[in-house]
Amino acid sequence: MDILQVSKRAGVSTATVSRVLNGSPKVRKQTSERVRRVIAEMNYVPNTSARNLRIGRSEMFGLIVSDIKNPFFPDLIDQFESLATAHDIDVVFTHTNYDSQRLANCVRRLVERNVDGIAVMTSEADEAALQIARQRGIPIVLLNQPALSSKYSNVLVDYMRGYREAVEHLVNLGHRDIVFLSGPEELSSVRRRRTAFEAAARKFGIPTGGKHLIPGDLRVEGGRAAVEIVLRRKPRPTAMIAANDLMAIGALLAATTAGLNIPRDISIVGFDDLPLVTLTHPQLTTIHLSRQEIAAKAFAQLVHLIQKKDPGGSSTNHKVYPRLLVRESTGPAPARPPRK
Amino acid sequence: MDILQVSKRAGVSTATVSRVLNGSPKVRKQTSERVRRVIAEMNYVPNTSARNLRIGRSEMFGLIVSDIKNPFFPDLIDQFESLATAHDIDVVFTHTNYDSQRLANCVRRLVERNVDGIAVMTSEADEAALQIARQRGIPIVLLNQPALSSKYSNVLVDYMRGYREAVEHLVNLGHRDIVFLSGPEELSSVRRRRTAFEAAARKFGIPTGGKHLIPGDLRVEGGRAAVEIVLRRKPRPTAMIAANDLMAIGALLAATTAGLNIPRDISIVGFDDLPLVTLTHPQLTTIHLSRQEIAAKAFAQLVHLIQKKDPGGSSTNHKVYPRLLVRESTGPAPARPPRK
DNA sequence: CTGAAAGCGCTTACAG
DNA sequence: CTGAAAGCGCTTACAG
Repeated sequence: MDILQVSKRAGVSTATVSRVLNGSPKVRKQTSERVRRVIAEMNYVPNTSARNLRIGRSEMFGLIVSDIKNPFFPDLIDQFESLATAHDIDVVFTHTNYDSQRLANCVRRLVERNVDGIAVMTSEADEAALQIARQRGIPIVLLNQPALSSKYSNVLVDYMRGYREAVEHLVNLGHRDIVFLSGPEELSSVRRRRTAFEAAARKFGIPTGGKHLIPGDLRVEGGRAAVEIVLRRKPRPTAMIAANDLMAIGALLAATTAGLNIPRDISIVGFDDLPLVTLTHPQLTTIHLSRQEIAAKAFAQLVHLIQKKDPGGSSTNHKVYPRLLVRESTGPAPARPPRK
Repeated sequence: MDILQVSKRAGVSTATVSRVLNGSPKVRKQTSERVRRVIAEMNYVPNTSARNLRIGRSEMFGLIVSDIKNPFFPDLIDQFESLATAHDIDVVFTHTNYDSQRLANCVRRLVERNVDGIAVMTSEADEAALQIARQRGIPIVLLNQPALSSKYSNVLVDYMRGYREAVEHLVNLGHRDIVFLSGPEELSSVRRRRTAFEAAARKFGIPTGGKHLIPGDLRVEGGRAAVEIVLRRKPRPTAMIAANDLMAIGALLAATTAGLNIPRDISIVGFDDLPLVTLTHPQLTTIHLSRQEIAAKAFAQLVHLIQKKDPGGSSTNHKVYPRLLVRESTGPAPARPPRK
């Protein structure tokens, strides 16, 4: 009963102490100053559990990512947490390791914690896992889950825009034989990237699919493997566009090791713009996807949903537009021997 | 009064529901099964705020780092969070951005949240900021704060060991003219690294200080700048050891750009073993510091302090031993023209 | 502008 | 093995 101690010492009721604590304007200045002094003297710290129980909120947001070690996330987490702090909200942080069972578990625990909102920033979000939060009317915002976009608010990445810029850039440099380095097709984000590339390529009359599509794993290793394949092609493709930076970097490293000069012999484009992408030599040309923007939109949407008291009723979708960032790994297409 | 609903529907008291929820062994199996069924039917989720208020704990740990974007931290956070999840503890995550004012703020908020323990994994920890938690008897564990190690439990990095291995490795390769790339001397971790290097060098009769010490900034840029200096030296140093990986990578990139071959012309050693260190060409030889181990020790110590109910009374220090990881950026010292 | 009192949803001695 | 009841520390209509 700590607030009681304070109230006694200050010669007021607990109600008044509480009002001072919460900055209520209807406390006499003199009183509030006295209370404040006592609070400071006693080093009183209010008990948030009690407060939360009473007000029915927790002033915490849950933040779920798939994998912190994926360099995509730190920026996003950083921004989300900074915004939360600025709003006097704490963030309970969890990760799923790409496991939808763990996702369900994370959501449940956040619901038990009574969080005021949940940002599910995982690459795949299983609807069943979200059920429990939705039932409680806890606002949820997802990252890039178009399949659920009618039921849940989403931050949606507009892949079309980014890949169109990339293809256009390469075409302008004279490239016609461009290979797309894909990832596991069961991931919707991968399918959407591939589709976006292909749509852009078609627009410029560039062939796609078949030998222009190399499967990958979204990791450095996949980029390395892709280079092996590319090097064996008779007329060698002049450019590669990867579904993510990690593969682009793998390709860049492997190509360099194999004695190729980038971009003279082959151009490489990534996707994401991870911080480490400027550490390679040459620096990677890539499609920048702003994690700050994603975090900011997710956070704002959560705040909005809470104020609206409109749990999921209407879902809103926010678009984020990637942009091509030309650095050093792209250049003019090498002259090619005429086809036989 | 949600537990009340459950109890009514199950035809028992709230006490019994609570016991079932908490896995008390003294509930009749038949009863507990019935209660469980009702809980499932009703999709009941207990309110943690109420529980926390009652039991006086929150079953949350606070985790404070300086900067998530620093690639040193993701591994640490990942491990800490995984351990927490395994122990049914949630983690409230914050970062200070190297600002001791923000640190004080973070600690205060965690105290208000009633967290059961706080891991302050920042490079510098201001004692004043910790005061408020210590007063409440909330267990704290610090990273690498020897100055506070008598008052607070610490996870301490044994820099000596790591740098001794590095120097020995280089000496065995014939290096005698080794430059240490330092950082801001106001950081204790930097001072300790430099001191560790110098102690090791002395042991092997290698000169230190003076021109063998180049100031840096702990960033890629500092490594680049250092190379400029090194390249101007008349007998060029044959090896560089950096206070962290980022500078080592900067040096590696700049040296490569300047036309040097690594390790043929100069050997480079980093510190930390960041994930991105294998993405360079050549891959960086570096001193590996296990973030997993740091996280595990910090977490275990928190759990220990809580069980001991021994708030800070006795501080325990846990050592973490870095180890040299030889990769590709170190090799035999180049033959040098005889000194005039 | 201030206080008395109820109540948020749990858990836990205590009694049976 | 189970229940009645107190109480964790706040906040907030309500009354004055």
